[in-house]
Amino acid sequence: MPAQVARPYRPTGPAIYAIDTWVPGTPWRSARHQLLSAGERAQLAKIASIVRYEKGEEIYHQCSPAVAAFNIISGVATTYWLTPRDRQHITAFLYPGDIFGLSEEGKYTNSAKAATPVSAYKFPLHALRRVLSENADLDVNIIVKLCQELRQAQQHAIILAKKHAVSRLAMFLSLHEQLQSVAGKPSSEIYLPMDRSAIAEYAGLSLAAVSRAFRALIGGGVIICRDRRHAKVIDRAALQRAADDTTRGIRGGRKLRA
Amino acid sequence: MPAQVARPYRPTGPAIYAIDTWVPGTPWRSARHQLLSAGERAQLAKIASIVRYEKGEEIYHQCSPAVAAFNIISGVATTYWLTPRDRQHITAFLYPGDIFGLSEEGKYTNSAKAATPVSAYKFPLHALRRVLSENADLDVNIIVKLCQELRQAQQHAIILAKKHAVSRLAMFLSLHEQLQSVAGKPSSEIYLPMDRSAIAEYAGLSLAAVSRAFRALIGGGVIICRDRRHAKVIDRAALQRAADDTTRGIRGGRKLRA
DNA sequence: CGTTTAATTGAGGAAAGTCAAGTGAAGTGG
DNA sequence: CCACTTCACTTGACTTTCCTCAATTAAACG
Repeated sequence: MPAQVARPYRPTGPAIYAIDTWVPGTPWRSARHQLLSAGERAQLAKIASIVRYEKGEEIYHQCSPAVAAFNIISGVATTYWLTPRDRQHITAFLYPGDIFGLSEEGKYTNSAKAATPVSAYKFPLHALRRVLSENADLDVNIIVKLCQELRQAQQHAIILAKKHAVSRLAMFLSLHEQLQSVAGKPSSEIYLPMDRSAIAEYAGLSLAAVSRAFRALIGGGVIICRDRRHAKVIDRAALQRAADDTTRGIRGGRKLRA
Repeated sequence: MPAQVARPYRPTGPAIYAIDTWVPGTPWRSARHQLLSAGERAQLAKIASIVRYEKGEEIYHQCSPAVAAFNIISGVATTYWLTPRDRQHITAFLYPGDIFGLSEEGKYTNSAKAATPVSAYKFPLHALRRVLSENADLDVNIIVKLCQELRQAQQHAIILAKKHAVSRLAMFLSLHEQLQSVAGKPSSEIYLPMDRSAIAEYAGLSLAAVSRAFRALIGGGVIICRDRRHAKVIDRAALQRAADDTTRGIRGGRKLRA
């Protein structure tokens, strides 16, 4: 039985989970909501079909004509870029409740594949466009969701801007812990559905660097790993400090001009 | 007279420029459109005020209560993250027609400041929310725009994932050339309204590394710089090759397994 | 024309990449 | 149920690159 990210439930229709754009909440304690009403979900369900992909299977390929957008029911998908050297760089991890496959000028601007077995709603773009232009509430919610994905993309960029492998990994782990807690699975462990090489691609590191960064965090008593897919934060303050970069503390006691 | 990104025109109302999500076009030759109709612009203008910021002025600060979103009329703004060490990391450059200030749970998730003198429409969030929920066409267009900003954020992440400074700069230049051509200013030169330190922060490099990367591209006959704000591509193929990373060509002739 | 700010350049050291070998776990077939 | 294959990950040695610090030079501004 393969690891399952979402509990197997009978989907009642497309679901978009996001943190509300407007209403104040408490950071790190904020709740993700289902943005769509029952009526909206039914309306979207009418134009959608349910599709399944096995682990590693390509969902769509960059530059090919965009025919559909997707909304994940269960599993984890990744979007990525193929470089001219056929190396791939992951730009996002998509979880249940996320949407992807939005494009530009009718062509996909990235590729997507299943990181675990994935089931998803598939929306033909022409139908989606029609529904959106007919229903105001619906697309307000989609805006909220896009804002969230935008913020996530920016967070990804911030991870990539960190100069030290340990910092990137620490922030990656924090991000995923937060994602999980916000998704309503407040486990004391961080579940990592992706393998090390996916983390490496996401964090812009080599596989070896990711491995060494894990070792550094484990050796420093910051986290422990029950197995390769489960990490637990022991010293949250230290994790935070590690994520804050700061060139291994050297800058901490440096001289400031004047 | 300071360098002006947008020609000084009498704004006829908020403007959102984006490449269409749905209609096929030719990459690199695609046109940015004004997404809002005259009526929509008028409707938005009613809830907006025009504000001005001088170069370097902060527009909003991260974690402060989000009271308004912005739509740039002229100039360039940047959004950035303040690290715990008070270093800032730029997450995006915003140009005329771009929108920013979207938030999460009523708080800004990044800071924004003017990179050049900026004039912008300012939308109180409560009014914006009301208008959005009343007007279907309007928010379909905003969705289109958010998709574009999302793609840009992902492109930013791809730049940051490049391992070599020259690759990051090459891709940065390509991106900006493309942005300019798409914005309807098909100059043979790339105009860089930001200074070197802003490029450094955007690309996750030190100021010195950016300088050296420029030198490498100039010395290699790939670009020439009329002045610090104007770069011209001489050898586009070489620029593309530089952007493709590939560890300075070493990987090009490497042995593949089997 | 001097002052302030932005950008370049140089030297040294730290960190991650690459290559390659080795270990561990998971899955397969006998 | 266990040997064997395969894949995922770890670890080590060496090289490259970029960061940091610091000194100069060039440009912008009053």
